[in-house]
Amino acid sequence: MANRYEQIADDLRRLIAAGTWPVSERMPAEAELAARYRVSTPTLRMSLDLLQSEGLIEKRHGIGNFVRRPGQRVAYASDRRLAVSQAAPDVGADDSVSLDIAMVEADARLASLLDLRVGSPLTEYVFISHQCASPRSLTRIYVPHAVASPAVPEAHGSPWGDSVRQLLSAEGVEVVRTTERVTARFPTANEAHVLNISTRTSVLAVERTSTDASDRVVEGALLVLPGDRIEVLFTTRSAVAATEEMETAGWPRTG
Amino acid sequence: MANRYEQIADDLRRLIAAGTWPVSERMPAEAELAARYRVSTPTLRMSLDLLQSEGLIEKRHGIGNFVRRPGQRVAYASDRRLAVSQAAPDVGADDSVSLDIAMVEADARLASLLDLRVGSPLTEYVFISHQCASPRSLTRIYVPHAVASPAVPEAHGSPWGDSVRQLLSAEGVEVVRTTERVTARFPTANEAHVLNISTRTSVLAVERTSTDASDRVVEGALLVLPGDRIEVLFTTRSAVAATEEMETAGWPRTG
DNA sequence: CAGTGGTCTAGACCACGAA
DNA sequence: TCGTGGTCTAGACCACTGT
Repeated sequence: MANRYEQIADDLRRLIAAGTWPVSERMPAEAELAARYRVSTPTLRMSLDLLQSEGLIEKRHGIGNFVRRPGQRVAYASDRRLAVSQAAPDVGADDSVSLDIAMVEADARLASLLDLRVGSPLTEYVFISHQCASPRSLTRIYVPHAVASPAVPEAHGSPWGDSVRQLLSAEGVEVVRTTERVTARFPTANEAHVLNISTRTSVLAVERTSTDASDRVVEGALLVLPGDRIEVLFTTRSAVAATEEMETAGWPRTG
Repeated sequence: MANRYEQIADDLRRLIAAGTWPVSERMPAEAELAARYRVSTPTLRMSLDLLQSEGLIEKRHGIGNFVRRPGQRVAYASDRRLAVSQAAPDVGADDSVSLDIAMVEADARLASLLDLRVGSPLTEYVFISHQCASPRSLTRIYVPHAVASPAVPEAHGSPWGDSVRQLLSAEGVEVVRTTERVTARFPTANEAHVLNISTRTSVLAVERTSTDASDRVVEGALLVLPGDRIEVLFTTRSAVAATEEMETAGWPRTG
């Protein structure tokens, strides 16, 4: 820990943890902090870069640097029963989910995800969940018109697009298998803008596809989940345990 | 794209993609690149920082900057059948897995993970997988002595510690449920050192616990997976489909 | 406008690794 | 020792935001 900028970052972390600057209020200007620590501005900015990439502060050009609300961690779970039980305690009055619907054509990436031709017509559902007016997750769901005609979900309380699956179910589309592919990366410029995070914070990128009995992809989803706000949960039961559970519980057939 | 350093990063990306500098050979010195682009060294270093965080280059203090081998992406899958089928095409002669075994006592974090008291004796298995002599994944597995006495796995071809589960199985410990908790974050200094990555690249952090029929945690695992080299796969079958598959396939009982 | 953060300069000196 | 990347300076000027 010989580096000056890491020492300063440590000190700032301590001050933030101690509540020196109220959440959502301006920290001292960079020039003032630099003077206080007797370093040049580029050095101080290296420290702030560290804090920003850790999600501790939020920088607003022309306004100032702000301590970010710690924000509870929310779970995304493939297993719907888990999602409910785990997410419930975290969902408060400040949480909300917005939904936009659009008609789009499959580009190369979506065509590959959904196993369709480029240009195939799709319905796009974009869910953005918020906590305390601050964006927390981005979920984009694509349903081929060949699978189900565009429709508007009645309620959309889940940030993960459960309501779209309910739509499918209502149209008689039965999901037999769901596959999730999870990677860690940085957000694109657009994703960072929508989620109001820096392009230097890690996000979980989840590609989800749901298929029916004939292995047709009936839903593809792209989720972008800031790593410091969201975790992904998976549970695998051994064959014996799973079978017993299902038999005793009368589990619904689709996730 | 007005920023000079982003323009330069773009140009360097293009040059790297074009194979201008052979993999694992030195790029021109930063001072030379700065002169070539007619910028100061801090500006050029901002460009290199971008490439580094994208995993495109590797910086070695006192030696130089190197283009990183693109590296095939490998899948970690909770479902063992998937892990085999997906990973097989990627596993070449240059892949290897090292294993170290140690006796440790549970710290606060491990005690919480394994649902034990702090100080409980554990066996620690550390798997590091390599591709072309370059580290690719870090898996730390902890087995309480109360569950199984320390033992050395015969083979350890899997980077995810399957051999430890085989050990457990051989001792009559039956895994009934496996839970995985996935987050995106930056590696700790130690993790970055072991994996030979920068502390500014995203990694997937997986916390895995396996429990037996009495809900006792028999294995806890901490996996650190560089986001640009590894992806995590999960598949969920609907109850009906899963039951049918198991009945017809005579699936083994433990993962 | 004034004040903020964002970018950039043209150096300096230090720390590391190899010869 | 030498060449490399790592850190740091003391400014300058630009871009953004609210008044």
